[in-house]
Amino acid sequence: MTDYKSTLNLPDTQFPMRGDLPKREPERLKAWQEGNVYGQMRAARQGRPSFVLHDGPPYANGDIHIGHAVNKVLKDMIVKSKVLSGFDAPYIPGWDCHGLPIELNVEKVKGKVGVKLDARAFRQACRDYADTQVARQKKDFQRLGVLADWEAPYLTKDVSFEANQLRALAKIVDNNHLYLGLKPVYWSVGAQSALAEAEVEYADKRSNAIDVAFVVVDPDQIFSRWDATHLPNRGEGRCSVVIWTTTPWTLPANEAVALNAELEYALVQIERDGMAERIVVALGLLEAIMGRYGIADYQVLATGSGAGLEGLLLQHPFLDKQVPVIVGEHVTLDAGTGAVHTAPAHGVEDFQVGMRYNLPVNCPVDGSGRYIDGTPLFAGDSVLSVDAKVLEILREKSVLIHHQAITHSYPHCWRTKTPLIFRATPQWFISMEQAGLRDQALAAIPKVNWIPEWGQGRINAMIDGRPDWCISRQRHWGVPIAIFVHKQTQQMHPRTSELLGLVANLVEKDGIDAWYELDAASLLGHEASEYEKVQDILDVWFDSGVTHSCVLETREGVSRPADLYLEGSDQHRGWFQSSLLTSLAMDGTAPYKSVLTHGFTVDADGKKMSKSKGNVVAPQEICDKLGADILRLWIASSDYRYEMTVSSEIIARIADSYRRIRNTARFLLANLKGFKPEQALPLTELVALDQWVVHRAHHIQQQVIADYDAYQFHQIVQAVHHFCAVDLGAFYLDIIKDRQYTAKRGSRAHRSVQTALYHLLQALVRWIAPVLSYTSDEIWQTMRTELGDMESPVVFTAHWYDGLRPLLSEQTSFDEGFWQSMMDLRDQVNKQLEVQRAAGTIKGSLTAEVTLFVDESWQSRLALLGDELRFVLITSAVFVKPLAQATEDAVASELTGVSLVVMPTAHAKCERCWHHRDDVGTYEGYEGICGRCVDNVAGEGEVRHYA
RNA sequence: UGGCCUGUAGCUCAGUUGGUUAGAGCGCACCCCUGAUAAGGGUGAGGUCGGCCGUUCAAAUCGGCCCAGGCCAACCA
Repeated sequence: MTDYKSTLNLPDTQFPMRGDLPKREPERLKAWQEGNVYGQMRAARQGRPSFVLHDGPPYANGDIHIGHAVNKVLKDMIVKSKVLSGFDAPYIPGWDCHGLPIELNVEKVKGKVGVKLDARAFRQACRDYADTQVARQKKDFQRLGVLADWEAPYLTKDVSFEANQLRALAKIVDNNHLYLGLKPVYWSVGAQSALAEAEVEYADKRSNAIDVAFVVVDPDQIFSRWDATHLPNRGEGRCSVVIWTTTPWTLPANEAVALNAELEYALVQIERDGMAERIVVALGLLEAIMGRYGIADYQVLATGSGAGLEGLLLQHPFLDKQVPVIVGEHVTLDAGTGAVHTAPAHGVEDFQVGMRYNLPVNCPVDGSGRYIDGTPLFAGDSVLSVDAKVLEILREKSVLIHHQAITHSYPHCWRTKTPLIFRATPQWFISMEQAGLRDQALAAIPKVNWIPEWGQGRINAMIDGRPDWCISRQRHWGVPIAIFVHKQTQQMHPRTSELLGLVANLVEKDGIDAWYELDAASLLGHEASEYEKVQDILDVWFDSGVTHSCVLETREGVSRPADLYLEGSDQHRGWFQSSLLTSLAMDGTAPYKSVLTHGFTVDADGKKMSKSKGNVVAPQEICDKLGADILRLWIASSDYRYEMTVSSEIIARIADSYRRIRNTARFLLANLKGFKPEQALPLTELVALDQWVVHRAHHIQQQVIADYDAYQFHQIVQAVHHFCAVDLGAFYLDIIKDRQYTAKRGSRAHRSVQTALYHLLQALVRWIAPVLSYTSDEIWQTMRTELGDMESPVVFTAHWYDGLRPLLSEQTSFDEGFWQSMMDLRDQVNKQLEVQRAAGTIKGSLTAEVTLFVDESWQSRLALLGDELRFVLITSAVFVKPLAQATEDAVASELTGVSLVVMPTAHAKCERCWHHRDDVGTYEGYEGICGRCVDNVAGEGEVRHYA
């Protein structure tokens, strides 16, 4: 028996079937870094229109988690696709390096400022710590296959950044947005600093809820004010208004008791500890209150509105002063007594209502949470542990009506986890109104392209309702608010903007320490003694907020406004907003043209990931176990605009589809063995089926490019995978295997299919490049080795493949509809093949012959293929007969006008092409093979026109 | 508690302005192939479109309520 295998064109390639990604990706990454692929990408598009995606800086603390990976990979996919589309797309990564989390980590190791080291040494330690964090995160980001300017990222701790930040602040001062105000702010006793709202988190806290009597100085006034002097019974005993509070420590700062003007209040006669007593509480809460106090016998003496009592004087429960009753809409019947203890220094609403009544804002608590010297009774005590003492004093004074411990959700410091207090302190604010910033922002929002669209409504609502931005922090690791304030008037120096510029120049040389070490006289001269240097630093949200200026306006290749900001949806409150506000405050323009958001990752049950739940998926682990391309493919295949679900099943499915795409590429490569691009046939001369697949690929490519432009990566993955699995695997490649393997090497029939495969591969390798970057480059390098020169040394500097054309038109016989009908026909034939296979009459489809009984419409269509129809159906023979001649065993198909019979072949198997043909054995010297194989082995090679 | 968003087969996604028996791929089951072989092909079973109530001749598509989940915010003086 002759061995014909050597006469076949069997697949062969160095490209391995298995990716072995965890091992091979790091090697490839190394090559990219050594070859400076990012630099090549920039160089290849020099002078081309740019696309600026501005990277939001992750905080330089802790290892990256899956959310970081999602964010950076999405950006990377966009940048790579833009380069393929011909744009110069710089990608300058950044890190947020100042701020409390780093300080706290440094404190843990080095101790607090002033204890073991001074502020300067502390800041240096922070700098060093940030460097280590940046290095760790950078390594992980690079491992993901993200190509960016990793050698020159922007760091908010760079002295040039710090200097530019001060210049940005100067512009904001110039535009009159900054003011120094006294306000109750969230104050962390643990961190000894004011906190931004973003730094606050809620947690359950056990508190002492107490009801305290504020004795009415002149009880008769209640009756007169309520127009109730006619009542015969005015009751007996002490008369008081009872408040309810869960923060006993704020009582020393009490300045008033607030009632709701509209609510009905009652003066109630009760007996407590055997003593007759009268109390004023909200009528609507009376039953609940009496229940709480355990008082069954009580009598309402009089009722009246809260408004009626406005101005009534009350005795402070333990301080030697009298406070007024005031009214405010914030008082409700939700809880308590309907009478609210008001300490303007310790609550926002208290502060606001206090302003209306010109109440003093005396804050008796210092930054460490202790009552300041001179505070009666409590000087030196800590507010966090003073409750017991307050209660004891209230009991002594007999004004503690009730006490119980409650557990409620309470604001805590996000870092130190200590309960927060509100504390009125001098703070720096960017005003939303003073120079019209809010209106400016609301006007700018509709001009930005928000993706998805609901982002617009969201940020609009947030801007609309937000308070002034408190940008000062009483910490050490950050950019100083380098402003001189007049010691007496507390006014900013008239030349503040100019002075900021001078300080910026110093900071640019020596870093932020320059401010603290600055001799005021060197800038202010003789005025120096009248001014003091502000010691506060800027909120880190300000740092990252001004990257549009400090990065986009200073780095080569980028410009402001950016084409795109891309972050998680939480950044509507964070970076999107801080960037917008600072940008508008500086020069009245928005920092971005488009804002794209992605959702958060959740587990299989749609629950958020958290360490405590143990449902976190680490990107490092996926890279190490399966490879970065698997992680990237998961990111690309999720509709990231909403929640992104990760689970082991999802990752397993992703790995499956990865293999499908990889093996498709491998099969294409393997069948191009011996092919040189210059041997490609003109597209119009290809076998009809090959024209179809090129046409189809062209169509897919249009869709792929459109989806990249719309950042719809999951549609790309679906389309490419579908193309590989359905168009190619289940149809085209299955059919052309016969011709590819058995046609005479180098014949037109063979070159035609290789030409098509070549174009497919060229297109496919580019389609997947932004997503499966490692694999795409692996394919690309194999192509360079096995096929010769490529457009560029790396796929990332190439353009979308331009070798595809739409070849099928309505004018040709072989239009899209024709091939669709062939697929439909194949489905029907396959069903019958399956029936026969199950019955045991046939095995593979080449052991079968099929007879089609068709109507005239089908007959004319099938006639176009002639004898090549059998290759489309992958059977050894096909007989087409008129429907009228259908035999009894013919089975009606689901297609109108088609019945068919599948039968086992009676002929011998050609040992070369494996078709069963009646002419096998009829050729002398070639006894084992069929006629066309004889032609392919010894003759000119068979001719194929259609399949 | 409020604002915004999400909820279609085990998984990832399609489902145009409401209109015939809701689609695809993957996975799964069974079969075939052994010249893509830790690959490839075929057939098949899977969904009361989160739930309920409405509008309509007709709803996965419109409205209301509810449930689950996500992001953000607020609250509990």
